[in-house]
Amino acid sequence: MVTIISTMETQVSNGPSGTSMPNGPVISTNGSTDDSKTNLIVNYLPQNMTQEEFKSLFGSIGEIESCKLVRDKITGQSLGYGFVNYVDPNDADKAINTLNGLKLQTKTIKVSYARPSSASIRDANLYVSGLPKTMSQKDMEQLFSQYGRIITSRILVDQVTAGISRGVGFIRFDKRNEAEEAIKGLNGQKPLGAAEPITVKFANNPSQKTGQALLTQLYQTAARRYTGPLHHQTQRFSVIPSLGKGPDPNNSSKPM
DNA sequence: TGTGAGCGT
Repeated sequence: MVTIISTMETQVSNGPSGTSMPNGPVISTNGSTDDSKTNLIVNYLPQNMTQEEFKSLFGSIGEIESCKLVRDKITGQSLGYGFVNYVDPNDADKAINTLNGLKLQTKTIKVSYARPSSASIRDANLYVSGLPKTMSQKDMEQLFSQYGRIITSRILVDQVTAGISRGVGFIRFDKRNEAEEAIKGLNGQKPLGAAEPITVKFANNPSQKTGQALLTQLYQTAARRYTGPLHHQTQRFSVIPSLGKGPDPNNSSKPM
């Protein structure tokens, strides 16, 4: 069977066995380059970090084969994450050990192995609401883990009373179909012992929070603000265009 | 209604 080849690769990934790694790209037995031990994804980078700063930070660990700070196609703004592919798997490992958790400005960066890029891992992020306030992040993970591998999870907390759950959170699965199954199985269901059912749906894509979505949001907030008597309606609408002429939206859209 | 923009030309 041909699949034995990949089995051998998996065994190698369990760790270097005393001998030092060759200095060069890892070539798997089928001849294609294997990035799984050299390619990293870096998340939660400060918004203002440049490609050059990104490269020099990770280049301080070892020789980089390639790296890229991911940016918005249209605006060119950093999306706050990037990829680093090292020449030597040992350096990738070292980067995780020394740079993961590093605090840069207000951020704490996360450094981990990148998964092979494919459509099946995209849009696997869920938004959950109606959670019991007593439910911890661990409880939530336990509830969702029956549907697949969880990559990240978070429960939002009240800013004022710092620490008290707002009953809403996010769960990112490894695969999109796992997220779909979790929606099917948990949306509208009551967790064990809970009084209210929870809502589980796909999270909004942050990139959609530009253009049209921002406009609708603007109109919605404007509409909510002016719930006075009907005869003031003409006055309300005269207010809305002036909201659009505010300061540069590119600059004011940072909630920090 | 909403995360610390999680898979890239």
